This record gives sequence, C-alpha cells and structure tokens, in this order.
Amino acid sequence: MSTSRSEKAYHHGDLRAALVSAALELLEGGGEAALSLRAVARTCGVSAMAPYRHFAGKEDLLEAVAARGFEDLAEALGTADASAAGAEALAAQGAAYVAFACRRPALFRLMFMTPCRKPDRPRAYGILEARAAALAGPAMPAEDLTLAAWSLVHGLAALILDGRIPPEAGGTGAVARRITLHLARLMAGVPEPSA
Amino acid sequence: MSTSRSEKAYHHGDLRAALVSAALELLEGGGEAALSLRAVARTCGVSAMAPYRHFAGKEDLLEAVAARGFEDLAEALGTADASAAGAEALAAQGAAYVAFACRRPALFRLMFMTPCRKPDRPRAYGILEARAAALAGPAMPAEDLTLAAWSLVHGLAALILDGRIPPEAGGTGAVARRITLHLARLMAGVPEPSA
DNA sequence: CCTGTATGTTTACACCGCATACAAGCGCAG
DNA sequence: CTGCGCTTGTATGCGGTGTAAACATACAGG
Repeated sequence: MSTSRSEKAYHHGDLRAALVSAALELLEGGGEAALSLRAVARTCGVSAMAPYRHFAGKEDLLEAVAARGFEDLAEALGTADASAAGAEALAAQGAAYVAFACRRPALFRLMFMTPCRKPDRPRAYGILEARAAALAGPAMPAEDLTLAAWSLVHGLAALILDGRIPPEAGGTGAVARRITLHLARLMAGVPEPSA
Repeated sequence: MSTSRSEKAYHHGDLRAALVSAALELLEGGGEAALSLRAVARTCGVSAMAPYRHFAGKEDLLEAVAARGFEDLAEALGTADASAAGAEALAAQGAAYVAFACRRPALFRLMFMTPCRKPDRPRAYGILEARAAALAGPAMPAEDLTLAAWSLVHGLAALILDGRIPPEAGGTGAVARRITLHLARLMAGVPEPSA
C-alpha cells in the first residue's frame, strides 16, 4: 500500500487535525493556562517546532480551535431550535447557548476572547437571526431583537463562567431558559408602550 | 524631615499603590499582553521580585487591579443612574456600562476574566439591582429583571469588545441605550402576554 | 548604639513562543 | 530503479516570563 502510514512514521499523517484535537483536550481539562504550543506538540508526540509547519503561530492554532468550537455551537443551536416552535424555540436556543458555555467553559472563553480580526459572524449567528426575525413584533425591530437576544444569552453565559451568578441558578440552565423565554414572549406579543 | 522620601530611596514609599497604578497604565495602553509582572516592576523603577513583597503573585496583583476597576464602574453606574428617572435611568446605566467597557476594554476584560474566587458581587451590582427592583413589573420578578438587565449589557459589551458587532453600532453606544431602554420599558409597563 | 523586621535585590530555574539551521522521508522526472 | 527536490519534522538557541531562595539595605525600638 503506497499510502499506508506506519505507526512510527517520520511523517505524522495529518498533524494539523491532531494538533487541533490535542489543543481542545488540553483546553477542556486544565483551562487555558495549560494550553501551550509545546504542550500541544508534546501531546502529539512531536517536536516543539512541528506545529509551525501547519500554523503561523500560536494564535493561528487557537483560531482553528475556536473555529471548531463555533461549528459545535452552531450545531447545538440548530438542534435546539428544531426542538420547539415559536418563542419556545428561541428560549431553547438561549438555554443551549448557555449550556454550551457551561459544558466547555475554556473553549467558550477562547472563542470570544480573541479580538476576532475577521468580522464575519459565526454561522451560529444566522440560526439565531432567523428565529429572532420570525419572532420580531412591533415592539422592536428584528435587528435589535437579534442583537438583544444574543447579548442576553452571551452575557448570562459570561457571568456564569466568571462565577458571578449563584451556582444553583447558573448550573441548571433554568434561568437561561426562563429569561430568554420572557424576552421572546415580550418581543413577540407586545405593542410599544405609551412612550 | 524624617518622613521625606528622597528620589532614589531604597524604600519606595508605597509600592503597593504604585504597582496597581502601573499595572493599570500598562493594561490600558498595550492590552493584557503587555502586562507582565516584570514590566510593572520596571515601570515603578524597582526589581522584578519586589512586587512579591506586596502581592502573593501575579494573580493577586491582577485581583487588586480588577477591584479598582469595579470601583470605577460602580461610580460610573451611580452617576448615570442619577442622571435620569424611571426606565430612562436603567437605560442610562446600561449605556454607561457599555461605555465603560469600550473606554477601558483591557480592564473590563480583566475584571470579568478572572474566575472570581470570591463570589461576592461587585458594588456596582447593588446599584443596578436597586434600579431594576424599582422598575420590576408584573411581567418579570425583580430578581430575573436584574439578572436579565445585567446579562444584556454585559453580553453587549463583551460582543463589542470581541469585534462581533459592527463598529458604527457599538462605538457610539446608541445601541446599548436603545436596547436597554426597550428592555426597561417592556419590563416596567407590560403585563404577561396570553401564554 | 545594636538588633529585629519590613522591604528590595540578586541569582537561579523551568517554562514559554519563536527564529534559524539541519535531517529524514515522500513524489516524481529520467 | 535512481536521483533530485519539496514537504515535513528535528535540534539548537535566543529573549522573555513567573517565581523560589538567599542576600542586602533601611528604618524602628530597646
């Protein structure tokens, strides 16, 4: 087999994917502090400089990891959205968003910590946007609703991750669902008050 | 003068405060990457190990810096709250919160990046809580309203800082005020919709 | 004055990201 | 098959970091 890769080949096979996976593992167990390029290389059984053949630098690797995280997030939001209809669907998305952050805190931090040089929204944004647009009522333009919903769940997730919210509330995700549902209902069914 | 401090005194006078200030300066110009214990010490014209006489380690110093940041934030929220009444006061707080984050992004990140071992809320929380409680209507319990408002502005700030929101919207803070005002009005004046 | 204690300094180590120079394996003309 | 070249991984080294230990200095109270 000309393309077979022996176990101990000098060439790794596909290091790039292995590096991203290793980085993710290190991240999820041990936090961001444990994520050093050298440690990643060590985990893959490879020299410290090897990653530089596949990534421009540490930041580049982290970007790849974050991209993978955004894929996972989009998937989670998609299935959550499909699990219900109307305002409940948006609430489900909100709960899923917070749950994702709680389940993979270090990854979530990484995803939103990078100053994000490329301003393109993650694919997950589209999923939220679609649902929010469908719910937008007279009280608030669709654009503001999308932004408000995103800000709400993102802020909630961030505060939980930073330990700013009592654990019994944050842990279950009940608060996330309740608050998002409140928001969704208010946005959907309510006319602009007097002012 | 027994207490006079010569320019080149061996003892600094009050290093602790100087270190915190220096750390803040380094943080505000140059981002978090520029904040190394050694750089802080250098800025104060002192050896690299000197800070350890006043702080248990880098994390401890950062905690002190964050505490100072929370003081400033509380003050900003307080004056904003006093600048208006009713729902507009909460909107003003929201705008001030986001403005604070935009004005001092690195500090804001630091304040909410530490996993926050001591679960006590910042003093700023009380200011928001009071206003939210005063506004709480039948649509949402006061506790949820407080949490929702905080999450909303915090998430908005975080998303802006991460470059996830178009600059023309985030920069001015208009979005923050608009959205928070929407939230405040909805919470204050609107009965629970049919469901 | 003499001594104890708080405060800074020096030296040292392990780790990090990264630059450069080198070696090992694969693919493809001939 | 042979040999060349390119990709991939290695070895070594530099400047930087956080921090531990041992040392030096200035002030305070007897």
